Amino acid sequence: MELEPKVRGCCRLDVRSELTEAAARPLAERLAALADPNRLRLLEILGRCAGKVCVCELVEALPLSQPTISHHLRVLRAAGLIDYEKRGVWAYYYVRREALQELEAQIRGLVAPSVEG
Amino acid sequence: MELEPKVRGCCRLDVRSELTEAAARPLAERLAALADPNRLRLLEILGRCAGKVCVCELVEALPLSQPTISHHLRVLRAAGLIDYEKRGVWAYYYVRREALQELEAQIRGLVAPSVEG
DNA sequence: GCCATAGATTGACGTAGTTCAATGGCTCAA
DNA sequence: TTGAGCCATTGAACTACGTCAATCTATGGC
Repeated sequence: MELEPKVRGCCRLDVRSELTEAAARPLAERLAALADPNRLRLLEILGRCAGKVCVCELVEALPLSQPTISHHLRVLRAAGLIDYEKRGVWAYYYVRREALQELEAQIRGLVAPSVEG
Repeated sequence: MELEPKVRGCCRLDVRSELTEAAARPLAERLAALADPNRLRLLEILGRCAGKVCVCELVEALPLSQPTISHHLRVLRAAGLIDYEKRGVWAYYYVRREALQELEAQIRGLVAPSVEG
């Protein structure tokens, strides 16, 4: 009784998501960290500079207040996409490239075909 | 007078974002379309099924109302990540894999190192 | 033509995100 | 120890987003 196949005019599949809510949420959070124009620009600056960049550079590079820059850096860091190192009064941020690569891989894996439909 | 080099204790760089606001915005919008757990789950279902999937399947697969599913499909479609085909009263959605691949490439290109720092 | 059904749209509500001004903590120099 | 500078945090205002109930549109069967 439980296993009766669905009979419908529109489709023969009976699809279920293999991506659970619990698995989708952290991926969505990392993508949300990326999904802001100003955070993309910050990341682009950090990514293009091979070394570590002082916050004052970032504040000058974008038309945003210092607290706002600080907020965006915090979001990126919470997502694991960047990290920083404190030297005296200065903070130097850098991209965690392996995190970006992992994110790419997850996007790729998300839509890897596996079922006929 | 305009070209005097910056003298600062913290850094010797004078960084500018090569990613303009105008270029960052559409990329951020596509990422924002991806940055929702339920949209990721929809995309995962569409991606895993090689063919095209009827909306009724999607409504059954996730614990969301039909209007909400329809809204999310609209967002994904506006971002160019999926498309659909109408057959009679039914609508069949599918992933635009080339759009996902382009998005991956843009993330990769974003943080390609090019400047000493 | 009429009705049932699939899916899209609208409107409303609650939550989350972006931004800045003001302020706080910390470190170094004098 | 006092002051100045760098960066983080807080609080408030505004906007954007996710969700559902209700409604609308369009298609196909009778």
